[in-house]
Amino acid sequence: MARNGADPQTRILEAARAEFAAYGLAGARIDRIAKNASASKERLYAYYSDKKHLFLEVLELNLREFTSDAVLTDHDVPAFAGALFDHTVQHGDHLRMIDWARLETDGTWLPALEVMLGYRDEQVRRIRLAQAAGRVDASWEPAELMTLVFGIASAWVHEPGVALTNAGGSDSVAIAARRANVIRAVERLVAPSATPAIS
Amino acid sequence: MARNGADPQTRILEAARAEFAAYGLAGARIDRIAKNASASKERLYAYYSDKKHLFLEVLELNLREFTSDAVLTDHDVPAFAGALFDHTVQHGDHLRMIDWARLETDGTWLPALEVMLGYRDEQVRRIRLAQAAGRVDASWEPAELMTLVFGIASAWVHEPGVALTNAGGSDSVAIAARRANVIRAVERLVAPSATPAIS
DNA sequence: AAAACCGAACGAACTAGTTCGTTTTATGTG
DNA sequence: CACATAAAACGAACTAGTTCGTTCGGTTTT
Repeated sequence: MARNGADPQTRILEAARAEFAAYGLAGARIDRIAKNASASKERLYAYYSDKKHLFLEVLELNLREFTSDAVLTDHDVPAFAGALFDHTVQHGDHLRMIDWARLETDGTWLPALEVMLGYRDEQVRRIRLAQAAGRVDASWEPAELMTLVFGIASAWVHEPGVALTNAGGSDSVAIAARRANVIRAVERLVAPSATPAIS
Repeated sequence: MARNGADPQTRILEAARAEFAAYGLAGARIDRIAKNASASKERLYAYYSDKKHLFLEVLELNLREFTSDAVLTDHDVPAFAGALFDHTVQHGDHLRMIDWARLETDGTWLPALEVMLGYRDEQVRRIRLAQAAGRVDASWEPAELMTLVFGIASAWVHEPGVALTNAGGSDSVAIAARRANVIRAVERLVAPSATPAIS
């Protein structure tokens, strides 16, 4: 976490990213951010008006990366879930940041979430297309299905037993098994039901 | 949040419960807890050695209530998911508390989680029984299925779009629809696959 | 009378944000 | 290339406010 070749401003943002993801808004320390960025506080406050604003900047950056990384394509919702899962594995910081924001915010003062809502709407629209293409059971309400898929993909991040104790291990074998289960679960979710009963 | 008929110790614990669920360990204020409990700080520190210890006391209490409330019975995993969902709706504080603990803890200094692990093992055991009874597809690894079910039941708590913005509303109609979707999703998950292909 | 309790004040440590003098880096000019 | 000048950055000290945890005299309860 030392001085890279980058701008002080970029170094600060990067250090803030790690700090906020690890400790949250209340737990983060401005001095630690500056130190890890090999920058001075004077510079930090020259670029960012406020601890809270810096936090929001980091949040928006994370949301932007998150939403541009996992996208529903080819009407393939299980593959989408797999991409979401991969993101939770490789960018655990992003998920932590979102959780911090959810817990530490009134929800009143959030600017950066239009990113999230736009992303959400777009994926919901694509689910609707996948339904039209017969790849997803039409009886699901798209937005609700989207939430379910997200819940499944991030299940191992939020499940208390696993999350609090690192139970089940985190080696690549265990992770691969989890990924397969995510995909299989979503396949079962979206599979169009067998030709409806005759009735 | 005023003086009930209860002991000061109980009042303090109850106020701490609300405070920690709302603000977390770092964000909680000892003075606010004492005030909302209509107790004095002198009493608070007479009963609880430490802010951190009080936090852990509250966490353990929440975990205990949580784990005794939603239990898998009658080999009925979808109903179990429904009970979990109900718990997330009625006791949102418990989920927040668990999330705070996950985010604000190294995982090294957690005593209260044996409660969680014991609960988890027991539910996993019951899933295994449900599999033996033919009510749950036998190809699922029980612990993994447990995590998936938990992820589905708490999907609306953790999904960024919904959680950060209250999108989709939280009236009883919306909640009932979500509950139905949780149950339907888990039904699809656990449904024993049709008689395997001939091959 | 003894124990439990309150209220208020206090100390010590910590932290966000500011200020300022000095050093480094970039930029333009002859 | 040499040099002057301005902007950018550092470092360290400082302010003002907050917060945990303690102490203690007085009051209520048992």
